[in-house]
Amino acid sequence: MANQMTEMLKGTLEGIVLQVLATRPAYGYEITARLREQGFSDLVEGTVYALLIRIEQRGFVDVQKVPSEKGPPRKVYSLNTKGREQLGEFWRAWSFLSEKIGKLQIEQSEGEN
Amino acid sequence: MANQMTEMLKGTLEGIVLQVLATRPAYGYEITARLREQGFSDLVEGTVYALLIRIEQRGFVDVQKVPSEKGPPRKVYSLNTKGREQLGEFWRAWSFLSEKIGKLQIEQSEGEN
DNA sequence: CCGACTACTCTGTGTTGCCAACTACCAGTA
DNA sequence: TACTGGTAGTTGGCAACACAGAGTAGTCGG
Repeated sequence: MANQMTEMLKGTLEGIVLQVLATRPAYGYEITARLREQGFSDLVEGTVYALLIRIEQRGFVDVQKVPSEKGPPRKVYSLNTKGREQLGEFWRAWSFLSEKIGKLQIEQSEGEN
Repeated sequence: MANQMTEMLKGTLEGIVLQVLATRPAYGYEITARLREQGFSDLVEGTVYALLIRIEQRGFVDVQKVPSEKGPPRKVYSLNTKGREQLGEFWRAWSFLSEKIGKLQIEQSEGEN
């Protein structure tokens, strides 16, 4: 189950984070914590940080360093135009895939080609 | 888009193939061709064959060599008990993920936390 | 014989998430 | 002072997976 999710997150986690950032800007520690609460309990901090660096290098987000009351400065990421385009492509791909898999699930219970 | 799908298929392609085999036994060339027709047009043959070998080694399928009228013998895979369990876990993981992502998609258009 | 289709194999590559250890900053407490 | 714990980010190594592309085999029609 855990391993199953690990593989499934490949390719979707990026979209999830982009969508989170589309709602409002956020920083790594915050994103990890929120996703953990919302059910992705095994999600690893390092994974999110690495992903954020990746989407920054690809130019999907703008970054701003903001001092924190507690601890080192936060790197606050906000989605830019290019990021919104990427997010759009994520939703297109996701829609396609989830539609296909949804159909498979139905065929299953009906037993036909 | 193509690259987007490539990453998304990691972890889900196995489930898709398992579900295909749950309907009825099939061999690699056939599975690839069917999925290609059904929209996964960029799906690579080698990928499916490698996946089939993998799930065979994990004991999710039974294999039977069947002579073909045209070409070399077919390796016909059929889902066994262990495979059906694995398929169940796939559906559980998929349901979880697609529910979470579905909620994200809704929040998007509503604009709230 | 040769090209085309069927059917499977194999080696290498890039992307990705996980693991684990580390740095750094601050607050509270003994 | 020294220690603990929470906040915040970085880094290097690893395993799994899909893809690219080449190769092997078998059959058939021209």
